[in-house]
Amino acid sequence: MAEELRTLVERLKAVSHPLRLRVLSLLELGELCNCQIAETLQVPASSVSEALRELRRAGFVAERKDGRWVFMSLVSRELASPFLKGLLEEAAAVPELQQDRARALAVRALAIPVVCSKVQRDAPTEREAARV
Amino acid sequence: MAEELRTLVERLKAVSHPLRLRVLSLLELGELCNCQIAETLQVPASSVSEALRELRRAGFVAERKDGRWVFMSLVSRELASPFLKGLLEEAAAVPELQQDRARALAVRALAIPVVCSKVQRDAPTEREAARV
DNA sequence: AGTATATATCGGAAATTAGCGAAATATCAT
DNA sequence: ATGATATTTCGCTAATTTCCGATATATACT
Repeated sequence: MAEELRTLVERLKAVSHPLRLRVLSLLELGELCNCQIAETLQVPASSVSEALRELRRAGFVAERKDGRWVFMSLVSRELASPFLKGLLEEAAAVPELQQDRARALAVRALAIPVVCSKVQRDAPTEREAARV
Repeated sequence: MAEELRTLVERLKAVSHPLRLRVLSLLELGELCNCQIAETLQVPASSVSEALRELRRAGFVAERKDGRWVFMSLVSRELASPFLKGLLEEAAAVPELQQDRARALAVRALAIPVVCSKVQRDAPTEREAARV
């Protein structure tokens, strides 16, 4: 049970990154699939996928596959950890993350296929116009 | 009061580092000077100084100068932050950090000049022999 | 089978960070 | 002032991380 220093550092590094922190914060709303997150945050799907991989590696999120979609959610055991609980509490007060969450709610209100077919999956559509 | 995403990420990055996390953990015992930390952790004084600089930049620690010594301590306001509180709670259970703290208590029991004159201040004395 | 779509992985250039000895700075002691 | 000592900054290489388009893989639909 006793956690290693290295493990704790890896967990910290996993969340010390703007995109990964934004994704983590979104998942507090409940499970989301890659494309919902990509659409919400207006970033390439491959970047979201990489962010999720790191968060999974650190043990924060788990995946549930359903057909071609992969839904990610926070691991409840982690949610009980003092560190993550404190971090999310602090994150809840960050304006940018609040805006992300508001967008996510709007995105989640749509049917997934509708959302996902809109996602810029690599073509440099309008990344520049990514106003929050 | 509202914290920026970037600020939160910088705070996280500051502690996502083995040495910096060890130093932060030590400071929970109370204020310590650079050489006490260097002696406790058996690392070069310049590395400790850099670690402290980052922790200070992130707002976690403050300095109190007293003659040629600079005593560092945790900022009490930060200690109240949910994130740092959670992190320290988790850190308290990490064996390596527990050992560090035990060493720090022993080091602190000695007079500072005695401790500091022993510190390898750059000469590669016996860094290899750094058994915990 | 073939097409479409969702996600993951790869490649690789650019940026950032780590680590530590050497040198600089600051303060005390004589 | 000279020397000793505590701390910081500098220089610089190596290692790591970031980012995203391209490519690969997986599943669904027809």
